[in-house]
Amino acid sequence: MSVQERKERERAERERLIVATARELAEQQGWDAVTTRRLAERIEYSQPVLYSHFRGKREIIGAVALQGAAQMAAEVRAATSRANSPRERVAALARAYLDFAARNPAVYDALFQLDGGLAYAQEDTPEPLKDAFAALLESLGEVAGDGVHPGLFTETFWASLHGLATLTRAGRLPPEDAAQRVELLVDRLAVV
Amino acid sequence: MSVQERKERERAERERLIVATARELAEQQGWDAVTTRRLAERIEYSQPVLYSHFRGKREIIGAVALQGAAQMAAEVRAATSRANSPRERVAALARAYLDFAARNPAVYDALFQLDGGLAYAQEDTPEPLKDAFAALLESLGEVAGDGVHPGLFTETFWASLHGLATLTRAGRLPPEDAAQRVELLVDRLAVV
DNA sequence: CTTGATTGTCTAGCGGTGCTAGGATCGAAT
DNA sequence: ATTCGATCCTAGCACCGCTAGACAATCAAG
Repeated sequence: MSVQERKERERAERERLIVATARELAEQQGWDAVTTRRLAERIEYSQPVLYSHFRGKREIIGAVALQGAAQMAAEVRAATSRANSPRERVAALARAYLDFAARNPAVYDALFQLDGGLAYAQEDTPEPLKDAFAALLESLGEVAGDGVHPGLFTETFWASLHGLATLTRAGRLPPEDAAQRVELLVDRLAVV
Repeated sequence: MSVQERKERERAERERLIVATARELAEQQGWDAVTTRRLAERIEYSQPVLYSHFRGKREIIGAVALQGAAQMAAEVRAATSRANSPRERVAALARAYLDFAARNPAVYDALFQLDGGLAYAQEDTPEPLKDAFAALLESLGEVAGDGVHPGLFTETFWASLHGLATLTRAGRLPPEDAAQRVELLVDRLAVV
């Protein structure tokens, strides 16, 4: 038994290595640079080993996305927990969200731009994704305003943040006034 | 002279054919299916001909994007011109924008998701892109509210629409409540 | 009308991609 | 010690974006 257990441990360890390496490589050189050959070389195994852990590149992206979702949820909760008013909580959430997107662009892409083969907004949505949305809902739900469904409000606010994050990073919006845009968004959308 | 003119006409015509075919193929089967080989086959020329018109695939995407920007600007202006109040104009703009994104997903991707090698928000930004932003600014500027820069407001509102468009289409948001989210956005962001 | 240069287009191929079939190797269990 | 199954790698497929160089059509000059 012990032998088998050790093998399973090693296998799980190798899987973590693959995901961590993919993430690292993507952050360093972009997802285009994450080829199965380069990834295999970095983990010092041959290509087919990747396919014994994941169905393909898409699933590797998905694994990075799930990891990222958990991290983002944690960072958002940490930021909002330090705030004392609903208004301040929403502002902290927005800053934390955009900060995460800016500091982890590849992970953010894996989550919301690329196809990681994950289901979103459904019953079979993976737990980390549901929980990340829940982290947003916790702070945004309380400023939805009368007669507005908290979930719908959270979706809308989130979409706005997502738009800012992606357009800014893609060079479609000048980055100088980023803070002002966030302030405007919080001021107008949140009912406090 | 006339011979040379005819050749130039034919060349321009072929270039239009390339862009139109790329757009069509992208809308039908997605940008991944737009390979230089398939594109060449559809226009009934060999691959290298594409490279006598464009530096590479990226520039073809850029050409589709410019065409799309012009079309989007026109559709937005048509929609807003039919509205009679600032509030109604903003709502019409939002609907037209999201409608365009939903009906031309590949073109929308070329504009805002993919790398078409275009400069955004700069002096050397191509005219159609500047004009598309101007089309938004025309209607959004009048509801920015006191003390808020119209350009900054337009950027923020646009980013929110962009977030809704991309997240909805990527399956990150359930499509049923799309209209309610737009309404919420218009109600809260626009000062009327 | 023939020649020669120029222009236009094509065939073929380079190095890369994601992915997989099939053989070699290694370790556990008899 | 020998089998046998799991594990891993080599080699290769079809495809990608892109380009060099051969070839054919066209035109200007003699």
